[in-house]
Amino acid sequence: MGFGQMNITIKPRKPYDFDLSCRIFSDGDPEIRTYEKKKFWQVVRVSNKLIYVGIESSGTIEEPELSVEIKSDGGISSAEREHTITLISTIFNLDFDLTLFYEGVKNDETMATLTQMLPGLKNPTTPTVFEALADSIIEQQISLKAAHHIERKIIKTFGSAITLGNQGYYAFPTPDQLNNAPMDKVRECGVSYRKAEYIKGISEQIVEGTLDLEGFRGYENTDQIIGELCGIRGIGKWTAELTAIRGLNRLELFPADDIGVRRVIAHYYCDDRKISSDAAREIAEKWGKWKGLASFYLIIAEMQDIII
DNA sequence: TACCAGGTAAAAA
DNA sequence: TTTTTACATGGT
Repeated sequence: MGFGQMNITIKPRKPYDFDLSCRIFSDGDPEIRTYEKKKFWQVVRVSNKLIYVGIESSGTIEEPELSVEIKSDGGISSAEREHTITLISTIFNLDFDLTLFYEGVKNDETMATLTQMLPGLKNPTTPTVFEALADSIIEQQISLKAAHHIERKIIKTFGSAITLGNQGYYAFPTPDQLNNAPMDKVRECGVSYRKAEYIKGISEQIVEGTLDLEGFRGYENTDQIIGELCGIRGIGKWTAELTAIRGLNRLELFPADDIGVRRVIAHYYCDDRKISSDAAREIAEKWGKWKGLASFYLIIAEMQDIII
């Protein structure tokens, strides 16, 4: 088996702006995930193999097309190629029909304006529910910058790497890798003892087969997912909601307890005056079943310094 | 230097 | 039952 490389074209559902949607990845670590010079790079795990993917737009918002380069240290089978395309579609939410969202929030003038200023913006999701859950636990309470620092250490300490051209690229650790990780090594990455217990406990349950996070994909009832997640030690309402939004694309959820979401709502709806969770919920009512995606639009709008 | 930052479980009252 | 506390790191 030699070095494998091939190029693929993917047609996302329109409208879609790949570069705008990558904005959220723009401060990444090149050894993990990066978006630089209009090209996105990340390792994906396909069965037990690591594949490094480079993606750039080769279309327009109304006729979106992605040019994908995939590389591996062995040959790449057609099944692996198809699996990679599926993962890319998941990560970038390529099949999602944004017009449903635009239609659903058109009665809110502020949100309608934002959707017109950010056409083609789609929210990303994690390739696995486990990754969304582990990240959300790490992000409890501390600042995002502090959390991202810790997440990078966890990935580089326990995740597998693929080596291409003298450079290593890391995949997010599997439940098995974190289950086997010594507690003191996890602690050295900067997570609290408590959080390390949560993450290792969840990893152990997945390895033993008593917890099936991927199985949540088949649940029609999102409240049931939240309920079951909250039954796990270390997962409260905030973590369950963030996990379901980021890992399962449950865009109707509204994380009103999230201080970042409250901040951006205050920015665009309340003249920057701090608001309570209940006040945030009241404003979010206008977004119908798209509260989570609307919140994402506010976050990106603020990152882009968009003023309404 | 404190204090806050995209919380949660466990202890104390 | 309700309130208080410990926890980890990075930025200001």
